[in-house]
Amino acid sequence: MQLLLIHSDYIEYQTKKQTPVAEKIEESLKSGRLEEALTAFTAVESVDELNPEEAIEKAVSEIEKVAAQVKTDRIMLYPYAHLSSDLSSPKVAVEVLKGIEKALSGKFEVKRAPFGWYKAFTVSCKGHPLSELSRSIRPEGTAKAVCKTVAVEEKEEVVSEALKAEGTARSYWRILTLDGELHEVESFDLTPYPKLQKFVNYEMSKSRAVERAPPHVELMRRLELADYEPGSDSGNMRYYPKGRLVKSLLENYVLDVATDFGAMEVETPIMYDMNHPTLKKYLDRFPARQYSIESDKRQMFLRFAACFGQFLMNHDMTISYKNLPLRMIEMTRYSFRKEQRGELVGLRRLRAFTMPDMHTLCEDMDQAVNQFKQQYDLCIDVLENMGIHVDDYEVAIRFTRDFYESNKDLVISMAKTVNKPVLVEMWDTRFFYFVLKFEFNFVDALDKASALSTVQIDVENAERYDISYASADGKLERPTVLHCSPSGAIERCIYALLEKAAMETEEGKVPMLPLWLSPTQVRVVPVSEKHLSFAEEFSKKMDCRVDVDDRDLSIGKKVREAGREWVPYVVVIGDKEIEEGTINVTVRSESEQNKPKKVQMTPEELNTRIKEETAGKPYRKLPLAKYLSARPKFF
RNA sequence: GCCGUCGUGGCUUAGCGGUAUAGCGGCUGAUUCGUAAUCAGCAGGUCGGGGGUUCAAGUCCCCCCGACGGCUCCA
Repeated sequence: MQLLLIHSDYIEYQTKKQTPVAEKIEESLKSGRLEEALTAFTAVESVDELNPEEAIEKAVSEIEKVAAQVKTDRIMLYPYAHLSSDLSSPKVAVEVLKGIEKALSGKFEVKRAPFGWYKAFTVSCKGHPLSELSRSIRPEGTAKAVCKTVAVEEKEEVVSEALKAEGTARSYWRILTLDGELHEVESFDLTPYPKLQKFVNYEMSKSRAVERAPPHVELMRRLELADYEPGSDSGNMRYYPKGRLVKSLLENYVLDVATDFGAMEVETPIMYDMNHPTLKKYLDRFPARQYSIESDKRQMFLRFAACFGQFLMNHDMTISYKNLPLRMIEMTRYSFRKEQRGELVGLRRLRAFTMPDMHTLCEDMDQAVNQFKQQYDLCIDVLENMGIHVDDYEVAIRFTRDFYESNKDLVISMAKTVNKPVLVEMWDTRFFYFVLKFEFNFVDALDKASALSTVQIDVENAERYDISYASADGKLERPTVLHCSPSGAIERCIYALLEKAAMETEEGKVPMLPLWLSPTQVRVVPVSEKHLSFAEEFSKKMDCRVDVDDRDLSIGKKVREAGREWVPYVVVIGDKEIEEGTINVTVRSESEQNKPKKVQMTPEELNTRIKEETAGKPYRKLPLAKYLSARPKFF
């Protein structure tokens, strides 16, 4: 059955002429009007004939749900054959319509327009998004009930077909355990895996009640990392020097890792022609909303990933099988997605974000699968080095049924690698461009989940972009393409680190960023002005981001503020240090709340310690004045 | 996009019909100090923007903007 539901100021109809299938009606029903009503345009279809009772029940339930949403208690049931090309017999249609009318009439004021008449009608639609909804109702069994919800947009918003298709994609959820078994989610005991449970709830039940703002929002401001920018569009943030530093370090780290992995860094435009034939098709296959802008007479869109630029580049390249697997990466600053307003929160979901986007061209599916495995391991490693451990996220693996049937071992090995059950989603048919993908989903302090790293096997775009390589026997072949974001969005990594720190604070731990990401690594606190020159001397020996708190404040206050800034090493310098030549270091990573851990060491020892802890990680200089007295406050 | 809550100096905030509180921060001065807030003084606000009601509006009403939460949606 097809339903088109219109929340209207009023609906009015007038019968004109009978068709051969017209039902016999009283004079009073030949016209009708209902104010403030939900009008349900209904087409009963041939599949409904199998089980009319069920069709009635489902339709009633859908109508009731929508009526509750738009808060109306009047319903106009309006037969509308043009909603379907596969109609039921008129007899069944009338039976179903009457059934719906009867079931609704207890709770609502219901009117039903007569079946089988040509009618003139006027409907005044309220125009809010929920005011125009369509529902497809399918009987259980033949094709599991899929209720399609497509808000009919009153404005010309660009919503890709893929985005719409997602509403109709039919999928099965399972838990995959280490023994390779797939379990029904409902009957699987998730209590030993609280985080997975939260993630599963988040994905499936969509119950996301939250009683407070996410803690990272306060932290990103207090640590002077990032802030909202009222002068821009929502979801476009400003980053203060410390935030820019942390982002640079993370970006450089991912680029370094990708380079070691064999990827070539490239840069591609941020805007593209919406009417470019290849891009246009791709837009319709990617579930995202775009910003569109005008340039001269051309309609452009802002990229939401680096796929476009890299694929267009690949298209023009001469590639031999000897060059495969061929990897390219771009740190997209920015990728733009015009997310809905209500979805934007702090650094978790943005409209402009930095995404490391790597693509790998592979000879065939075998090589792709092999690469996929390697990149899966790579992603785990990248997050681990950022301070996000396997315990901090849950794995989701999504694939088509066909792919799974022929690659069970791969999927099972992925669960084994992380040594815990994973959530699996399987599609009967391929709705998207990929046949396999995974994401690592970080579960935050409020039990919300968001995807970080992801890898996908793309079987569509080589063809679409006409990318080819010369095989050993000289023929042109289509590569299989992998999409990979080793860390996920950089801003989202910061969000995850801050949320993790907030959760640790709640557990009574002392929060901090990994040393290599800490803006200030060593803070020097001279006891009084006369120790300042020695503090300066000491700071010069430090081979890291060191600053000096030369403000005229008590020691207690300066130490407290260093703590509030999560400074990993705090060194107080006074007469004793000058005499003895050793320093007293407060080590944050070994401290407990209200119990600072203080260690006596030489400047050289501290230097060595920091070098070891940051080995292999990128380094950037302190982007702020060394003396705190010379530093502005950002808010 | 819809519904709800909120929006007072750089930050946090009191006031909820009679032209505005306090703390932090800033500035000035004193203090030269040993690990979670040294003392004193000064400056800084047409209470998110616009419109309306009233003799009188942060305070009541309407519209807009922004943030947060829910719905919806999603890497």
